[in-house]
Amino acid sequence: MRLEQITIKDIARELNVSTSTVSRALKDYPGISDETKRKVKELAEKMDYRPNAIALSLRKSRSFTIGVIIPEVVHFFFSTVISGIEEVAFARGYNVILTQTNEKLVREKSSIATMLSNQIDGVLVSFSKETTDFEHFSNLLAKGFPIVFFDRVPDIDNAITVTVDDYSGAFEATKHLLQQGYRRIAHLSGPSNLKISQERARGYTDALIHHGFTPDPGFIVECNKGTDDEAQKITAEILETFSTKPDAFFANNDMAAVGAMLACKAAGLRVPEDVGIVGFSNWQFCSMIDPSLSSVSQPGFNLGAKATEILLDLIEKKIQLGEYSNSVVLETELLIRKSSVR
Amino acid sequence: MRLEQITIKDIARELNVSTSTVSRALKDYPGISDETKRKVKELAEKMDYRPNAIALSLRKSRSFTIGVIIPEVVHFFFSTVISGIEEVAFARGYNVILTQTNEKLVREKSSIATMLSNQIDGVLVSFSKETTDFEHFSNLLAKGFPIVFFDRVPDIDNAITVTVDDYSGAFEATKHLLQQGYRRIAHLSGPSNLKISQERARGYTDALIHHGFTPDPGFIVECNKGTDDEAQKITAEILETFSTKPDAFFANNDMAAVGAMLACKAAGLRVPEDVGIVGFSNWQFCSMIDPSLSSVSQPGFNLGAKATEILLDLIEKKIQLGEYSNSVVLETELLIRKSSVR
DNA sequence: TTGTATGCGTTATCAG
DNA sequence: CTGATAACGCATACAA
Repeated sequence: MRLEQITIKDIARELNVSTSTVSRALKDYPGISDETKRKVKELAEKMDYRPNAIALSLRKSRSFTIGVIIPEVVHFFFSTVISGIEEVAFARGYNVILTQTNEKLVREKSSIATMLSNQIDGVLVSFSKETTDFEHFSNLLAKGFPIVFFDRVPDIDNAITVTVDDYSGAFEATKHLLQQGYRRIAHLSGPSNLKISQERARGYTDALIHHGFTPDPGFIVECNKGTDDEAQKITAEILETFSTKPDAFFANNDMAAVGAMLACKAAGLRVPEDVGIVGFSNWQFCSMIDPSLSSVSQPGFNLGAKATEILLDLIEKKIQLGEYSNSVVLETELLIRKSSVR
Repeated sequence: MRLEQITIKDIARELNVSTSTVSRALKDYPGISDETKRKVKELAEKMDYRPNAIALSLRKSRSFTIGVIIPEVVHFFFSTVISGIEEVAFARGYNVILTQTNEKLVREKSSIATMLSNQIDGVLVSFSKETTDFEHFSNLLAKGFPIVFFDRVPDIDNAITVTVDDYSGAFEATKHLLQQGYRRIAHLSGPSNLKISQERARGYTDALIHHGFTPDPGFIVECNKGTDDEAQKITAEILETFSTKPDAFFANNDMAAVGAMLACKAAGLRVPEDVGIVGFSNWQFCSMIDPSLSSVSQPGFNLGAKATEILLDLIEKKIQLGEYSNSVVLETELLIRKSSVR
């Protein structure tokens, strides 16, 4: 701030009272004459006084700021989550400091360090793909620092997590493909160290078993990057090399699903007649492509909002660690479009 | 922070030296014995000392935090901009406080107020659609507070702005449609109070004139919300009611372009054979829809990065207001895909 | 009803 | 080479 901010000192001097009087008057403390209150408030208004939040933070050891650590901003799902976070934080008077890790563990670590140095009151975290040990967070947790994990969460005790129901989303998607008569369903999975990937794969596998089919481990193919290009290449390879060709693809995310769709088309296969495809996330473009893409929709905004509410409740001690159900799971919904109906 | 943070006091007590010595030792100030330096640093490391950024801010009247005010996070273009901002800010040791206005002027005003109260060192702003007067910012500018406007910028003197070349992007898009033989090109424009909308409309009009055609004002139709639904409705109406039917649509944004495409298809028109379509922004889905959508690509990441660099240079007085070219304009690029080639 | 003094964590200034 | 002190802006315990 090179802005010459007005302080309570300025007001005090002007009015020939002490700074404590000004401070109390502004906050409607009892034991200040109405006359003084009026004068102080009037002048404060007139001088456009704004309390210095930094000084307040130092005094109260509270910054009214929460940190958000996210793998990538440019990602439809995460941007909806951020939107939900920002909405709730703003409504409850908190600032949001944002950093993206670009999927790098080092950045995750340095981000949390800077944020702590900035005295954030709590933090919302979604892991990078590189993160496999959680020491940098479990240390904080052990000290009672408020952390809420969302979407990509660690598998440690006592961690409060907010996720979507990946398992049932995947289960429903696979079940839907089976019901449409697809029999050789391949799964384009995500990085296997992420719990969401594991859960989605598990939902896929269980749906097969539940309907009397024997899952073939070879039909789960990992797409690490999750881009359409990658999935396109991998799908093309599958279609070429597998002795038993898949007749459907359930992808871990929509980009991968699009990649699979493009590869199928390129191989002369018709979607949905020859090959069924279902994605995950319900990105905006699902309804815009041809054929429109069936997808499991995740409530990103609600997820962000819910995670923030829990975090703020924790910070304000409205709830205690452990009092809350440790893991909140939000419903997913399968949106059936053309790519999987025949 | 309910974290019991280690302070220089703790280190000083432990080592039986004064806090000033610790402070100086940690910063490698001259005039401290190597022995003391070593001991202090060692202990600091061991105790996991982290400087309190809040106290520093208060002391230095600098927070090393910049604010970002943006209409909407859930918007591909803006999310790329945020990514660019975050990247540069992080690299130069700044925090990013983010708020979205949801296109509301009141939130824009209250956001800037909170941020100032939090002693941000500067702010990056893209206006809400409701913003028509700029007093809440020009006041600050007049006081020399560092502000850089991006994408949606005000039309006031002395404001530093970073934008993309909307005019030439629109010009090229329209020219391309003309070259492809489309003759009755309609323009689905954005809110007319936004400069970007005006510039794109101007580029469209000028391209027509430049190629010897007379622009028909009735062929510029405002799509305020910029959603595909809205554009779909409006396009359907145009196709029904206009006596001279357009044979091409140049849309202010990609969502609107998709809406137009859907409406055309619904009306039994073939794209690109009967109707050509070009969008603006080059969202991810452009290459995924059928036919793939030609679009003017905007360098969102670079825009965010550039704006942040200028802002930080301004804050750090590496440049003076006025020394920099007041308006930086980044190149756009027309990406020709199938929707506009026949 | 109001004022004085103190401290939040840090660093700059001045002394020693 | 090191220490004591004041100050950043504010809130509050204690005095008056």
